[in-house]
Amino acid sequence: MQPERRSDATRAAILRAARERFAADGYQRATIRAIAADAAIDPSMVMRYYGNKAQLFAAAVDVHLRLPDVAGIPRDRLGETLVAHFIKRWEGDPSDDALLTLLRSAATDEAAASRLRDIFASQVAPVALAVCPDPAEATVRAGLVATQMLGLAFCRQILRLPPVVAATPSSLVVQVGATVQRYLTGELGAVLP
Amino acid sequence: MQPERRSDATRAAILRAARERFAADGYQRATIRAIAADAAIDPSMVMRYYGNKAQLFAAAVDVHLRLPDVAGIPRDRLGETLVAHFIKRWEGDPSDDALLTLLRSAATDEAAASRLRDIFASQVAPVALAVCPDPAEATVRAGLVATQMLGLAFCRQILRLPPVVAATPSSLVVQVGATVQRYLTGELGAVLP
DNA sequence: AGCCAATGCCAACACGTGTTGACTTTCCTG
DNA sequence: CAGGAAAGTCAACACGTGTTGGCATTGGCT
Repeated sequence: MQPERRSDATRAAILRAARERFAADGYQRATIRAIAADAAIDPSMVMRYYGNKAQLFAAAVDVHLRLPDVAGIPRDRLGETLVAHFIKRWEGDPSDDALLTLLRSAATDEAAASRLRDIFASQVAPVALAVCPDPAEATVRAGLVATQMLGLAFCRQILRLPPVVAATPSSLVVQVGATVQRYLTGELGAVLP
Repeated sequence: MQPERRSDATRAAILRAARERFAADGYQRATIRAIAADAAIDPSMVMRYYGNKAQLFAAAVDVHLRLPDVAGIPRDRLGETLVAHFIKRWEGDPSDDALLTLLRSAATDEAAASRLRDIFASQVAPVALAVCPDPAEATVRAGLVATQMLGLAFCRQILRLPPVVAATPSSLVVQVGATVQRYLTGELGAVLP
């Protein structure tokens, strides 16, 4: 379909460097010049191919969570499965830190925060809806899950809190998985007071 | 003790404005000029009284959690009590958003992250240690608590995720409190694999 | 080969930043 | 009242930022 431009290699190099810089420094601190230096090209190339810094950021965080299909998971193993999936996701390929990029930048950049909320609404909320018949209650459950999952990511990957960093993936899957499981399918007490 | 300098009012105004700006924008985006404008003084006053931006930030986040005394709380109410305390803490006086300031800035500023880790080690870990005899296990428990509490703060105050913002304090106390309770005193599965 | 668009590099602009130094005003003290 | 330190104001510096336009170079086409 696309005419295979000769500059595709450069475009990819810019995007790769941008993902790493944005993930490491967040939106503000990552500079066009630093990204261009990492990609070994001129800063003006970034502008030519991506317009401006905001559009480059948008391209760098264009990501989907690739959550596993809820239907294929035993109902009482949802928590562990989701935690295991996320840990593997952000511990794996370092060129794919889009989620960490968003988390880091969302603290100070409204556009990143908005994007993160979108991802939540379009990809986490449906999971809760699939296991909970009442939509209002499902939304509450999804919010609680986000609370725990983002907190885990923040403490382990960004704040690098020693005990959370030292914990093995398998122990986190058990301990945090139990919480997520309760938020999804357990008793919540009064849901709407 | 202190000689009651004549400039104390200005110093206080700077500190108040700095706390609000840092809390709203984080370390990078908050500018000396904006802080000075809020305090209705000249930017150079900030430098005279606080040296530089980093030292002003340090002064603005010099905070302690004022956690309630663990001894006075029934063991099976620790989770709810802690969650209730934190919610009241950061939902209350807006001039005292030091915790939010740290949380927001820690995502991109290593000094803020370090300070937040210190607060954790010196004020949250001891709580876990008071309810758990084994120090290694207590550290793990404290890390899990941080995971949930910071995740709640992040989703509610910074990301402003709609369902978490909409939730009432009392429902959060019940739902998240149960998680914190389990992290502190409940069964964790294998703790050190 | 010779054109010409695509690609890349260079220098510069306009702006906002933290920070500094010199000057003026205020107010306490002798 | 006179002196002087403290408090406050003003203008500027040095630097890094995103962004722009002009110029050289490349490479595929007829």
